Amino acid sequence: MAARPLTSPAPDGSGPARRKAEPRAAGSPRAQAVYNALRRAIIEQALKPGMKLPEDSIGEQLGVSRTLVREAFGRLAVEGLVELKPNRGANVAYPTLEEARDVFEVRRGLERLVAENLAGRLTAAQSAELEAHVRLEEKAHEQDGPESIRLSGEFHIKLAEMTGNALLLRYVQEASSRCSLILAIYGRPHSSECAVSEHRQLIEALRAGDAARAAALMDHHLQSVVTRALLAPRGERDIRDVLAPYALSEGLTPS
Amino acid sequence: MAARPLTSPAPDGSGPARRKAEPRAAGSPRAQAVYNALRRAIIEQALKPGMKLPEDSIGEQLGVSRTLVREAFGRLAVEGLVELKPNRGANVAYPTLEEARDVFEVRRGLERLVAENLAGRLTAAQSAELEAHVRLEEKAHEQDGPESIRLSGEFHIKLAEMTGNALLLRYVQEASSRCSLILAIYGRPHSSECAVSEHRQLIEALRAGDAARAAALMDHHLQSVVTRALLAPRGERDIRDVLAPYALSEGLTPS
DNA sequence: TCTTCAATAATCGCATACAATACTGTTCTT
DNA sequence: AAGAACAGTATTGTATGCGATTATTGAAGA
Repeated sequence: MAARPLTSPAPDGSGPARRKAEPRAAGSPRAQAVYNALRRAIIEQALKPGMKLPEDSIGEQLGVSRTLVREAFGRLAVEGLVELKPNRGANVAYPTLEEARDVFEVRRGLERLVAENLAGRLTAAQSAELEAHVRLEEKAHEQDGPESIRLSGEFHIKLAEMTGNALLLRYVQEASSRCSLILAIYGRPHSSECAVSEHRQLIEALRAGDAARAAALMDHHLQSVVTRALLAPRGERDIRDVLAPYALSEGLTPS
Repeated sequence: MAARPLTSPAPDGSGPARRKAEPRAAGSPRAQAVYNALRRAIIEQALKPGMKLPEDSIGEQLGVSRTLVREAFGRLAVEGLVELKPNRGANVAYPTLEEARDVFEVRRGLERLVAENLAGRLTAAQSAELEAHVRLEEKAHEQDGPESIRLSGEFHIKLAEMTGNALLLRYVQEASSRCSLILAIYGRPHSSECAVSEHRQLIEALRAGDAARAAALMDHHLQSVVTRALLAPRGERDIRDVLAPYALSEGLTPS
């Protein structure tokens, strides 16, 4: 991310749905590039949850001024990927367990909507695309790399795209990226979140046009993601929480 | 909005739910104030859909520099209240009919989630608060002022607050404000969107703990808002569209 | 009279400069 | 030696300036 200040191969736009990719909240290309860079860095955990984000050094790395960095921070903050505290600057967001539950609950509601919307409306091409994707997932699942996690996330994004509902897509993307953060904090080491078989079943229900079943499957699927991956609250956010046990074992008393 | 540059009586925070009102995407108080001012101006239609938003004059009016105005634009753009076109500046958003449908669809999904979440979990105090609110709505309904519209919007916000799910609340708020825009463009003159009786029924179902019925009611309620208010696409955005009929009646031929 | 083009004016994109605030290490007091 | 007050440093908040891009207007040519 150092020697390549500002390039991004048009990650948006080319959706297979009906819309013309109108860049609503785009800003200038450079601002967008900064935003993309930071967003990816956070999602890929190059920037770890809670990490400080100094405007100065980041701008320097990316070859832009603080102005653009701040702009990106603003957008990322709205999306819940960074926390912005007045006069204290920006940190990569560190969702609490409570927020994590909130995100998952909303995501369930959103994706249920996706399922209902798509049931019985999949074109042959879309159907094929989804199956191809699932096959990719299966391949990646065997090697159990980080690929697996990325792919199962993209499956859900693909579904949201196919609804042709731009807002729904945006919300699902947002929920999805926040889930990345959450799993980075609270998730088990390498549990590959989504069971591929559940994706298969879902496609089947969608193709059969069984909206109720598709919604129920999606619901159950995401529910099981929570219980499967989100059980061990390992990390602690606040310095105080981290140090509390050390203090205790050394006989120090927190104020 | 001219002689009062930057004051706002803390519109957020004091939710009756469980959270501590942590200001995640706050920014400095002044930036927040600019954001609030613009947001309110748009929702109350002091700034009409499609209207140009020059950084310079707005900053002047609000007593801040373009920097803060731009920051506010960024946030409002993410929320879909302004459109930000590179090198062309900002306009109040002018959702297309297609986008309007998208927003309503997502909103239905979100509020169904609210209903399910709340069913059987309302405290006595919350229940009373809702009923008091409905009574207010009834009072306002008789005079049929703009109060009526605001109140029926707030009913839905109140419900979302009561879930205690901060993200859900944010999304519902966002959807709700965009609905204001949409109704300003495509809505009938003074149809007071929500039928108060439907709000009553909904409260009843929530109190009874009938999640399915509550969800169905909410679904139907919002669906009927669409058909009730969103039938006549009156307004046209582009100057050309506005003038087309005039041209025609004068025998002029648009290119 | 309509089109094309150039000059001007207005506006935006972005960097930078300055002011305000928070942090850290030190010294002074008790 | 512990705590408080202070100063220096680092970082953020905001305004402003300059170059770049776009809209507008008026004039020349068809």
